[in-house]
Amino acid sequence: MTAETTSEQVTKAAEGSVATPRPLRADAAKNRERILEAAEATFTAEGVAAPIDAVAQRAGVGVGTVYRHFPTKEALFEAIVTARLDDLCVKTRRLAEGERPGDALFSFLREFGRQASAKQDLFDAMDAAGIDIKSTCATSVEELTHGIDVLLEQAKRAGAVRGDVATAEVMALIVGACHSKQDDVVCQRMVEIVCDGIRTPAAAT
Amino acid sequence: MTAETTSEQVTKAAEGSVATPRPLRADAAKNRERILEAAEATFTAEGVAAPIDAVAQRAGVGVGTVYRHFPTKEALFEAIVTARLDDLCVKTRRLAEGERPGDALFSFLREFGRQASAKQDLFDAMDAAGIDIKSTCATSVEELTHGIDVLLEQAKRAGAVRGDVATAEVMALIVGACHSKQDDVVCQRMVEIVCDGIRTPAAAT
DNA sequence: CTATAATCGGAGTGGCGGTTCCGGTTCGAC
DNA sequence: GTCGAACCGGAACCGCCACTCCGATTATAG
Repeated sequence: MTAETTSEQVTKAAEGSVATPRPLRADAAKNRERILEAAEATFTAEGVAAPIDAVAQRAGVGVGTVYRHFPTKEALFEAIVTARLDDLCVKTRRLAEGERPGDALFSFLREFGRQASAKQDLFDAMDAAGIDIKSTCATSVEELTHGIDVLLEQAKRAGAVRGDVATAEVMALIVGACHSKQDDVVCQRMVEIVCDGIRTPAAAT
Repeated sequence: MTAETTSEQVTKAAEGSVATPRPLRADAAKNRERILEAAEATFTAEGVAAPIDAVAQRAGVGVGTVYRHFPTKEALFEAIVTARLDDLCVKTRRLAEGERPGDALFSFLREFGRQASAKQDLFDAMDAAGIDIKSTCATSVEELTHGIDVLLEQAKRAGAVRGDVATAEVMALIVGACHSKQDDVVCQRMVEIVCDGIRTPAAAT
């Protein structure tokens, strides 16, 4: 606590995080990255039940190293999930501006489906393990929700989507669609079905 | 295979299972039932990570008793899931005969959604825990798949559903829709979206 | 190149939960 | 009512895994 640092040796901090007391030694930074990747791979492949040792081994480091960077298993999850959510969030913003209002939402859903089908394991394994994403990465989830909200609003205004669907429904549907371990093909088709389901029917307001 | 039994002492067996060597003592049978209920309640409430002790306590018996009836935790899951799947399977058959071909599938999906939203926790907690339903309860899953298949075929022939959706897609979609812990209301609306998604559009082949 | 301090690695610790075991209890046949 | 067998309960056992600790290693300043 008290992010009180003898801030004098701070060369180029205050860049990525709120406070970066120390620049982190070169190899340490590399290991951190390595661990993150290994963790994502391991959890995706074996589920969150996978022991930390497995992650460490895959990363080619010792358990101690993992724990120095991420004090707890949950912290490791948070890091991974947050990164992924933020990534998606950026995508919503880009789509919100760069594409036709009626298409942006659908584009996003397809993209989401593509990613989720490959990595969903992590998400639901997490919440099945009692780790609640909503509270662990509250901020990121909120941002993403907001991003999708914007997209949905746009689409509704453009008349591409029915007015009676809610953001929560769309999210749950897409996440769910990609939840079951299916081919990517099946997954894509499910996304299309959802898209058709929320599309404005020929006759409507 | 080879349902070979010294079928002589079989009073009224060959009814529920393949073979019922012993009728099971009265209290034992009652306990078995009690355990089954407690397990379902416990797992639904706390997730599959819940310790067996919790189940035993809820059932008002000792752990030993639980293990005598179900030699392993997985066996307990199997018993519960199989029962539920078979139940749904029966429903498909009833609907396949009793209702208008175009409506049967939709009715089933709604019913499925209703049940799943209340009990889904168990299903996905299971497979997140590495217990694969498909292999654990292979027979039941297959039967249910077949049942839905029939319903889907009917609906297609009746012209109510597009020809390009597969059984696997429908199942995954519905299961997924109910997967996220949402209100029953949201869940029902998602089911409707899926229904709309697979429905034959105004203009089609 | 040397000194210093951060980092690394992995053996060790603690607790949790599935599974087993056995003395005491209860059911059911005679 | 009596006896034997099946059943019950829960203490004890065992392996697994998150997490800690410390001597060895290695990056960086001077």
